[in-house]
Amino acid sequence: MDTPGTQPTDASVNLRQRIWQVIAEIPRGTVATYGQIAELAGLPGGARQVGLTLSQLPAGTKLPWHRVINAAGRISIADPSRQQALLESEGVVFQDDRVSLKRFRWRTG
DNA sequence: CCTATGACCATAG
DNA sequence: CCTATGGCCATAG
Repeated sequence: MDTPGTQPTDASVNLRQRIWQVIAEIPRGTVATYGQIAELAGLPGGARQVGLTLSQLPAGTKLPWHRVINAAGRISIADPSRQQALLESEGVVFQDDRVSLKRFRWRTG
């Protein structure tokens, strides 16, 4: 059976998977904010958690992690060049290193 | 168990 | 436009 304490709690695993799941559904050519992902994953106010999860994403992941940017419409990682290129290849337009959330934000509701 | 950390966010100056 | 501050949440050490 399971060995509680020596493994991540079900809740934490579910949360990470939740976050992955939500990100996987971001439509091509759109972007979502960390806060938006957190909320959709059932963790309002957990924007930083999304960032942490993404920072620990396995290399070669199939997840469209590049579609997640901050609430200012800017890229949060140290070297934004690759992420920006990926987004631009999908038709997302940058202006002054910034995306117009007004135009490209993923609309769910 | 407790503290520090982080791919955040909103507000204020 | 910028930096600074306080709040937020779970995880890492």
